[in-house]
Parts: sequence; structure tokens; C-alpha cells
Amino acid sequence: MTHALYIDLPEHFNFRSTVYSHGWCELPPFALDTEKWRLSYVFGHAGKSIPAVIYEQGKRLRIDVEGDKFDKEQIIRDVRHILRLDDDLNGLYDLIAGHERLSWVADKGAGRMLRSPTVFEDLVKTICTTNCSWGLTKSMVNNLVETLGAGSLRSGKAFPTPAAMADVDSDFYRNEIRAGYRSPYFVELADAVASGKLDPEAWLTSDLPTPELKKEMKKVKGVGDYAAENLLKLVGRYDGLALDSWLRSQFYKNHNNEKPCPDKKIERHYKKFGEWRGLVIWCDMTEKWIN
DNA sequence: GCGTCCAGGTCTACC
DNA sequence: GGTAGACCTGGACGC
Repeated sequence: MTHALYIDLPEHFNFRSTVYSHGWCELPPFALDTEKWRLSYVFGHAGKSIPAVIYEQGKRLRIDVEGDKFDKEQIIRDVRHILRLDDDLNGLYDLIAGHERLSWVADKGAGRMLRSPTVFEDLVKTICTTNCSWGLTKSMVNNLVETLGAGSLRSGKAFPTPAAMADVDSDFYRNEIRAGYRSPYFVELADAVASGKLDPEAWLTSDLPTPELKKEMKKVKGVGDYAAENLLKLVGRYDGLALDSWLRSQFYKNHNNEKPCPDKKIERHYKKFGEWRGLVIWCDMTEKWIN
């Protein structure tokens, strides 16, 4: 049985721009139907998998949820979180108003970076993006969900809980997930979160200044400068650029005649955007995805 | 078929 | 604090 839930859309929100904001929509338990323009996600609540389909219907967002037993308020909260419905981007839009290359961002309601319902899931996925091709990232995340996620392959599997990930050893990550040298990192991370020693969800509401919060994030094995700054963006702090090889190559192409340059030159280019610079570079480099 | 390079980097040892 | 070398995987590429 399917139940429909509805959320009123905020001003300046664009469903497609948000879903296409980065590659997360390709990583399970997300799935995207680009013909009907529906975003699927399998929520994991209380050890159960709850498949849902999210799409626009008029001026509202409709969420079709499978099953009878689910927490309606939690589903709504999670959807608001993953689509960043409560983010206030007016500061960004004011800053780039009239800018030759960036005025499209406000016109297209862009700037909301799709994220997972939990910081833990974003943390694991971010580690899966490091030092490998996007294809391998997809493979590792797919293996994690298929082998350790709650639910069935037919109805859909949720992202594994910290406890489920802590329940397997390094060899499992190496042989089944194909995570290579990241394998012991996942064991250590899952143990820390499952035991309560580490609470990545607290990063969402942390009072720490960004440099201090970044240091906290980098204490997690496998999280370096790029990964920490990517996670900072996903918790709503945009004062780091999160430079990786893809972002650098796009900058060279768009702003440096396709020639490599030092990171400092990229940093100088976006310095004027202050606390929004991390989001500005991301929008600047992903314009073709949205337009 | 085989070797090399590199992709949405990070860790450790060493200076 | 800065840097060299090692690290899994798998696809692309040259030979």
C-alpha cells in the first residue's frame, strides 16, 4: 500500500536543480527516474526499509511512501533535510546578483546540494569518493547497500546503519565491498559511531568555528582536506572549496585556458565570495548540469 | 595480453 | 608545516 505525503515548496526552490546538484542522486539508496522526474530513496527507520518516491506536483512536493508502518513526521523531516528545504540562500543570491557568470544560480533556484538523511551516510559516501573514479565510488556504495542494508533487493534496501557496518570486519570491506585500503577506515568509523564515541550528526548543529569543526572531521581516518570540506558543505558551511581533481580540471577549463595552475590561484579567484565561496565554485563548475 | 596511468586523496614517516 | 612514497580498485590507453 502506498501513502501520499505533501510538503509545500519554499520560495526559490527548484526540484531539478537540487536533485542534479551533484552525483549523490546516482548513489543508492537514491535512484533517479529522469523520464518522470522522480527521485527514489529507501529510508531506514528503526531497522526497517521504507521505500519512497519524491516528485513535484503543482506547488507541492509529493512523497509516495510504501507500506503501512512508518513515522510520517520523520519522513517529512528527512525529505526537508535531504532537499535542503529550510536552507536560506538569500545571502548567496544577493551576493551574486547581476554577476555575469553566476546570475543563473538564483534564476534556476540552484545552490541546494542534495544530501543524505544522516551525516554518517554522507561521511561514508564521501570517503568512497576519495582517490578513485566515480565508477568505483558507485560500485562501493552499491555493494555497501546491497550487502549490509536493511530490506530486500526487490522492495529496496536502505543505507546500512553504523551497527550493521560495525558488525563486519576489514576483510569483508576488502573482499565484498572492494573498498581496498579504505577497509580498516570503515571498520574504525562504524565502531566509533555505533559505540557512541563519535556523533557525526552533531556536526549539523555544532557551535565550533569552521576550522575547528574541520579538524574534528579530519580525525576520522580517510577524511582529509577535500573530504572534510565536502562534508562541511553538506552541513551548510561553504567557506572551504573542497578541491578535488574533478573540480580543479573544471576550473582549468573554465577559467585558465585549460592549463593547470596552483590551488592558490583558484582560492584567490573565489576569495571575494567570502563565506559562500565553496558553494559559488560548485555552482560555477556545475552550471552545465543544471542549464 | 600486458604494463602504466590515473581517477571527485589520505596517511605516515621523515625532515 | 611541508613533502615523498605507499596505498586498493578498475577502466582507459598504448604497445
